[in-house]
Amino acid sequence: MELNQNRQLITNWLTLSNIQMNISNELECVLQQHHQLALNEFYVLLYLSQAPEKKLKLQQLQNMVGLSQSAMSRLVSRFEAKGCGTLRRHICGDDRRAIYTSLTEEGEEKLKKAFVTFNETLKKAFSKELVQEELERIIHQINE
Amino acid sequence: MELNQNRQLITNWLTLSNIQMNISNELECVLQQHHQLALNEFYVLLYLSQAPEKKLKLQQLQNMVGLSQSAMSRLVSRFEAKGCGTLRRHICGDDRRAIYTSLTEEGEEKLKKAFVTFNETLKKAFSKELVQEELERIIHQINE
DNA sequence: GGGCAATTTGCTTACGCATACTTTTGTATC
DNA sequence: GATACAAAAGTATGCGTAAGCAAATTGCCC
Repeated sequence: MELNQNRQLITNWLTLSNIQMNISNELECVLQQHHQLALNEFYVLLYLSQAPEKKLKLQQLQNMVGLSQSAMSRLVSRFEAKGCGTLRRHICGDDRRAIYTSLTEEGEEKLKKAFVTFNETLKKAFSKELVQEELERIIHQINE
Repeated sequence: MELNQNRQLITNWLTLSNIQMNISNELECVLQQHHQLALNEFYVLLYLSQAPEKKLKLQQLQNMVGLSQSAMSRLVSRFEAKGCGTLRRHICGDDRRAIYTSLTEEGEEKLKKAFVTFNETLKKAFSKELVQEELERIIHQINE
C-alpha cells in the first residue's frame, strides 16, 4: 500500500515534469523562431506589461520569472542590448541602487504579437488528450 | 470571453510552471545536500533501476530523462568519474557503437537511500494546500 | 563610519547545437 | 557469396550560451 502510493507519487511527478518540460521546450522553440524571443525574455515582457506603469525593479522580476539575481541582471542587460529597444533600464529615482526595467512601445508591440503565438501554442498543448488525462489522474491521486 | 479564457490559460500555465520549478529546486537541493546527487543523476539511477538487467543505452536514458544526446553523454561520463562506482559504462556486445550504462550494487544502495529523501520531499510538496488547490483549478479550467 | 540592500561581476557548471568519429547496415558490382 | 563503398546509427567533442554562487561594488540609513 504505502509502496504503491509512493510509486504513484513519483510517477505523477515525472509525468508532471514531462508535461511541463515538453510545453516549455515547445514555447521556447516557437517564440525563438517567430519572434526571436527566448522564453524567459517573453516572461519579462509579460510581467512588465502587467505591472503598474509597465516597469519593475530587477528584484521583482527575478522573483516572478524565478531566476537568480545575477541571471536576471544579465538577462535584462543582454535583452536591452540586442532587444532592439523593446526594453529599457534606468535607475530608480528614490533609491539609486535599484534598477527599473520598463517596457517601451516597441516592446508592447512585440509582446502583443508574441502573445498570440504563445497562446496558440499553449492552447494546442493543453488540448492534447494525453495531457488532460494525465493531469486529471494526478489530481485524483493526490486527493485521496 | 475569448480574452478571459486566454488570460486564464496563461495564468494556469504560469502556475503549473511555478509549481514544477519550485519542487524541482527543492528536490535538487535536498538530494545534493543529503546524497551528493544532482536531480538528473538521481533520475538516471532511478530509470536504470527500473530497467531490465538494470542497464540502458545512452539513447534510452536521454529520452527518459529528457536531455540532449550530448548532455546525457557527459552526464553519465561525469557521473561515472565522480560517482564512486554507482554507475558503470560499457560497450554493448552486439552493437559496438552503443554504450550501456548499468547500475552497480553501490548504485542501488545509494538510490535506495536517496529514494526515501526524494519521496518525502515530494510528499511534503504535494500535500501543501496551495499546490493542490492550484492543480485542481487548472484541471477544471482546462476541461470546460 | 558600519551595516544593510540592490545590482554587477568573476568563476564554474551544465546545457544544446553542430560536427567528428566509429561501427553497422544497405546496395551495387563482380 | 565476397568486396567496396555510401548512408545511417550511436557517441563523443568543440564551441557558445545561460544559469547559480560568492565576492565586489555602489548607494541608503542609522
